[in-house]
Amino acid sequence: MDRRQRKTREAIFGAFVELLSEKNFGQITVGEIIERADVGRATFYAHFETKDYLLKELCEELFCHIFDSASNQNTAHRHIFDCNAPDSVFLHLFQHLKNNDNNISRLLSCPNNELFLQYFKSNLLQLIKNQSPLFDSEKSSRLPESFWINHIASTFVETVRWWIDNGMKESPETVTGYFFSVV
Amino acid sequence: MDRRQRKTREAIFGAFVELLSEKNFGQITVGEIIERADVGRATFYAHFETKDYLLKELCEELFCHIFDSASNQNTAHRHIFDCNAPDSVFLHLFQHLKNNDNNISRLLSCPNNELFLQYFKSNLLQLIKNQSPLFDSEKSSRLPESFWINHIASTFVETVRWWIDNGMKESPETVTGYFFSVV
DNA sequence: TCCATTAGCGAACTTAGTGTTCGGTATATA
DNA sequence: TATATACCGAACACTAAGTTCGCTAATGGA
Repeated sequence: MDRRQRKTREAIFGAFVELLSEKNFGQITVGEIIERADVGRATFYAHFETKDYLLKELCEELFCHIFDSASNQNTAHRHIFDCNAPDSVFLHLFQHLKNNDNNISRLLSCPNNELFLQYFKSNLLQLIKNQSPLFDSEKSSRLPESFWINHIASTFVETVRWWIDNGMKESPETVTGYFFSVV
Repeated sequence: MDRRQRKTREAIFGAFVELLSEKNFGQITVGEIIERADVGRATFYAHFETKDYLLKELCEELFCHIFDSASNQNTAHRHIFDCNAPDSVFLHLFQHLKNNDNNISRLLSCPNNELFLQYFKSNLLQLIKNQSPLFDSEKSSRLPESFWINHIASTFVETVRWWIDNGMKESPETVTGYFFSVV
């Protein structure tokens, strides 16, 4: 990748993340992004089709390593529902949010975050789907699989939302415990 | 209320609901609404501050009777968690959605529905909050009340979303059963 | 029935944001 | 060094939101 391209891309991501620490995704305009990033309007659109794609690509950069490493755990036969596992994906995600690198939590907490939530949730759905054969409980056997999977992913996302909205006072370990008590 | 005002208001609601049966809330413009309703632009803004307020007022008209009657049930000491009660609020809500008067389900299913979901969820939160003293289980005693309440409301909303997205094949009774199995 | 009030009309207008185009300049890579 | 291309910047078309105002007509009370 051309060094100029890389620099521009990083400048845009940087400006975007900075703006996310100040306001909601929906309130941020392309004009603001390019002003902070100090790039031309045409340049922005050369890199990202729309503002929504920018968000999507940012998400991927921030979270793909977690989801990827989680997928790899599959092969090790240690699954994501093991709440005591120190490398539980869910715990890992809560910790990552707590660190709040790049103001990730802003993305989830405020209204108008559907796009990000969708990205997050669809990744979770995929992950859980792959794991579901490993998981059978009295509950899951009584319910349609798609309902059950959707329920777990939704509950995770809503737990995160609750946690952030309440100031993230609890430790990642505690909130992971809450999560596992209700699913 | 002036007859002219009433007519205009109804024309706007009608056009809005009609448009909701064709596309998402976010895709509908004020221009389209006033064209269908056959009212002037200024008239629209005389009635509704913004498109968001229009949605809010529509929601209130569609659902306030359910939430109001649910609140009244409190005094009768029969509470919303009684899944066998034929007048369970949750069952009532599922039935109302199934009837789909005024294309309500469109409001919940598609993306870009945060506003409506928020309205819906905040009403549920209020309702559950009032009921929560009546409800104590092994689960709820272990968890912070706000987490627990939020979990129930979220799960309901997400169950509705799942149901609609999957074509509402199940009966309201069945889906109420699913809901009660996971909370 | 009359009349003051007020809802609605419609058309023009401001503001704001999105996304595109294009010729010129600077920088990277081979 | 030469060619390709990323970037600039400024203008442009377009869409939608929300406002303004003078005029008309319906309404509801006396």
